[in-house]
Amino acid sequence: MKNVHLLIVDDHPMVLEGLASLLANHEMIATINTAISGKEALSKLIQYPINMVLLDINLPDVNGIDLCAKITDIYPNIKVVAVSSFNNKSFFQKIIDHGGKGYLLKNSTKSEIFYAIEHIQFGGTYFSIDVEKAQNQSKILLTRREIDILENISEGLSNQQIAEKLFISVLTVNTHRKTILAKFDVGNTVMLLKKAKEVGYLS
Amino acid sequence: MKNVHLLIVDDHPMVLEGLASLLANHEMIATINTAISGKEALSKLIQYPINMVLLDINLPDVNGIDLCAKITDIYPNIKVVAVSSFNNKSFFQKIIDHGGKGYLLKNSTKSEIFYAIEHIQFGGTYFSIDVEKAQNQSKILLTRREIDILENISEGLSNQQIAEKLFISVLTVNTHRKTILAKFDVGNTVMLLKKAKEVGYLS
DNA sequence: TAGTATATACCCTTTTTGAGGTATATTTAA
DNA sequence: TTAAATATACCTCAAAAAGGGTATATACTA
Repeated sequence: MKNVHLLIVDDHPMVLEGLASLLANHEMIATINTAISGKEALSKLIQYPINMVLLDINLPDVNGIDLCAKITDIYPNIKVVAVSSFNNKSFFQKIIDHGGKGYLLKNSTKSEIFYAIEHIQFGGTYFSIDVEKAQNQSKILLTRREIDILENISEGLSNQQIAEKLFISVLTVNTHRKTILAKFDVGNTVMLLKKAKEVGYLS
Repeated sequence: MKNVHLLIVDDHPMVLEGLASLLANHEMIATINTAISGKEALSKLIQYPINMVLLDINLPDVNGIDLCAKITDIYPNIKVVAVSSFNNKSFFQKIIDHGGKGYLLKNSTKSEIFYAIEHIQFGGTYFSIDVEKAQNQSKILLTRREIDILENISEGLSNQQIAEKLFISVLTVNTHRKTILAKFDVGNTVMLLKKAKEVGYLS
């Protein structure tokens, strides 16, 4: 039965229109709407009776995690499925924490997407994880605080600035930084960020 | 007339199948083949009489620029159109230098893609550039050598390593580095790389 | 509750970056 | 063929990052 009223949110028209075209003939999908920004997505949700959202969490205008939380908060019956190019470990967990019903990588196949939509529509969840990368991830385990520090480093903040932001000593930030470098087995910040992205800690 | 025999190369099935679905009904497209790697692309070119290639230049297995050069070298009649998520200034020039007939960004619209394919099939070229970003680019002009240094910094090399690689003094590398930081108006390497990516000097 | 993991903070030292200059061949372009 | 731009190299100094420890309170967990 055609009972999925879908909203696809992605800032790349190529992906957006591609996905729409791909899903248009699916037997469970009744209507498809699209949005290229968080703002437009929220406006479409008001206009149309949508019950499932495919949400690219790397939008330019808003944070995808926050948008997911906002949608599931306002519309508890809408099933939000996160879509991302990145196999980001923290995203993955955060999406679950914020009410997301699924997580699809952009290298998911057509059949995987179909399966996810069907499964989620019937009340289930679907999280695609690149197994190989997941294994890589498990090799390097960072603590919560280390992830904090890493994310702030990747924002371009200095140890001093991170210390002020987190209300801790610069020495502590430096200790974490050194631990992180050691865990990733690298010798400078640029290499650290490269590896952290490869392994899924950053996008 | 249906005379375009298309090969779409992209490592994301979501984009690949989406694009294929999007282009399937185009009046000029006779056949569509797909490949998810450089290797598969070359093999498809042998098997099928392809005359146009939509090539994602950020493939995992091979360098997109090199693949473009290789294809136009072996099959001079095949029109290669580069597709990229990044508005990268140097990519842009390199694609032209290596025989590419066009450059589409992943945030191109359906109609832009259609126009590009039609125009290129009739012997023209099509290069989509985000105008706003192009303006940003023109604000920050780096010299050839500065781009060298910037790319090496982004690879994670220290000034010392760059100096050895380029057979120049560390002091010279440092001078360039400082000039680049000044041009981008930033105070550390992480911020430099972030801005350089925004503006299109790096991907 | 005992043991482990984590977050905190400090020590010392070296290396690397960043900020302020100057100077001079060598290219490039007018 | 000059003037301007570029690539080269140096100086000094400050700040930040990296490499090597140690130490302790707090939180988690077995």
